Amino acid sequence: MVYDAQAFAALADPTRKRVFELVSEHPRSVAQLVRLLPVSQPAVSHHLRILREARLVRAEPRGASNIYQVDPHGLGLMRAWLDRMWDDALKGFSEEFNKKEEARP
Amino acid sequence: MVYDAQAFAALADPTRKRVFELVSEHPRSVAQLVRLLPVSQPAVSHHLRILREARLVRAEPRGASNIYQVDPHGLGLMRAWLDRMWDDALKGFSEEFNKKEEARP
DNA sequence: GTTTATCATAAATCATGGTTTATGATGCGC
DNA sequence: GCGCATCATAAACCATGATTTATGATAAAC
Repeated sequence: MVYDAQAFAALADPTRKRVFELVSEHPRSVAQLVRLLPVSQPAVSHHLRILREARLVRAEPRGASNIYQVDPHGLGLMRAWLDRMWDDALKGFSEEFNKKEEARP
Repeated sequence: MVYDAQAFAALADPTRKRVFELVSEHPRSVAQLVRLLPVSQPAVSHHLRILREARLVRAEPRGASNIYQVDPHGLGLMRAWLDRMWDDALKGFSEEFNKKEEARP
């Protein structure tokens, strides 16, 4: 599996992670997000750009507004990566356990 | 649920994410990781400290070595958060869908 | 067409973070 | 005890990134 750190970097910033949480509740416009956050409108737009490039959200123009919603693609990739880490860790644990069992008489 | 961006920040760096992948395959010492990575030993130790503080890995001293392995605690929390984002997004989608249905005659 | 609202981009500033070199601490073998 | 390997921390340097102000572009309202 190819998976880079971009999506994690997108959620590494507290403000940006909050933006993602707000958008995950239901689709919202930039103006709505600005009203809910303690940062300027350009800052929100910038964060949305980062999230968009990570394929975690996607924009849908509606008149003069831009409605942002979760992009299942990026979120699904991240979940798949975490699942693999989880499975690998389980396998790694059992290997270690077996090694110790063999060492024991 | 209380969940901050710390764990995401821990995986946001490519080198650090690679460290976590290597440790997830099976437990490894710092020296082993240094041999597998293109950075210095203090850099590896620093990354491990960040991952440790995010509860994504944990250290177990074995003689002069420190064996690092995945900490299921932090990984489980992150998976739970992603699952909630996923569920919320699904709910948000159906809400939007219903809104449009109501608007349609 | 003019105004108003919405949103994105650019430049500048300030803070944060990754890496290296240097150094000290701990455990093991001889 | 002495030398060696392992690992962590501190300081310094350099790069990256988050935010604001300023500005332009697009769409709706009147």
